[in-house]
Amino acid sequence: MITGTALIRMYCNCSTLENAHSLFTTLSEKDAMSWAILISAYVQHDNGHEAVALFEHMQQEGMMPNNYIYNKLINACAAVPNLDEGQRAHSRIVGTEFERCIFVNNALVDMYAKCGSLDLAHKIFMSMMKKDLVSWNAIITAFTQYGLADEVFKQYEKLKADGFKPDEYTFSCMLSICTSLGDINMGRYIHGEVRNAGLGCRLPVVNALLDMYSKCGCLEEAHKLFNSMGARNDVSWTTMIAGCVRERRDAQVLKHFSCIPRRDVFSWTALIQGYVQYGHHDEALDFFLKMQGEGVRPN
RNA sequence: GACUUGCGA
Repeated sequence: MITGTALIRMYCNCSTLENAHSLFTTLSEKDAMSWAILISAYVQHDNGHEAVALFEHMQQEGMMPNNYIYNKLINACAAVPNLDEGQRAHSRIVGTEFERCIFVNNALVDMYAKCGSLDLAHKIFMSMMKKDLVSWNAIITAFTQYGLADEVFKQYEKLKADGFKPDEYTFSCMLSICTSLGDINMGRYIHGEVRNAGLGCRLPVVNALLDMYSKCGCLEEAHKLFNSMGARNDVSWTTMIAGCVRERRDAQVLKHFSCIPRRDVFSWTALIQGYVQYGHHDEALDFFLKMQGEGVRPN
């Protein structure tokens, strides 16, 4: 038997959101999960506004939200980002059984940080009786977003003192803060921690290492690491291209660009940026057109 | 069976 939720899921994956949405409106019984899947799809497509609107529509139809749906709503507010909407979402949860839900609170920490209120994010984090690794990662990410390196390192130590093991999310964040500080020594220290944790092969971590080395003036080390990678993704390639552009290594820029298996808008933009930086506006324009010729839409 | 945190221009 094919259920409504399975159909919605399939349409979200294989068709357009519009088709999924119109199929959704024809479902005779819409359960919480089908609402959650559709709201989630809008968030993934960077349409937080529509996701919030769907939530309102859901309430009008008398559907009671559960913690999954609240998380999706909070997520949508973070994606917009819209602090008012986020606070409204938060106040809807206060007084419900979900107020103490760790997943919901983790989402709130993230949402407040992304909506510009580090203060509220921190308040939520502090108020949590029980924290998991995601809670710690969310607050570390928040401090990273605001460039508060001292706090980032402080929370990193506290997380470990609390008995948690930093994971690949933690390490990507730690590396980001080293990158923005330009602190190669701290970066190397974190790299050591990554190795000790056995996470030296996780793509987001290696990519963050590539970025850290190349932006801290160690492009050669970034290259060595890049060459040793067993698997690479779009981020790995673009990180290297951007690094070579910054160091004006024209030949390497082009070599890397020609090797990318699949070029996305970020890799194209890194290349075009290189030409703009060198003052070669005609080539920049050529590549801009070529990009569209290959079906990549400018953003 | 659906939910929260991380990497590139």
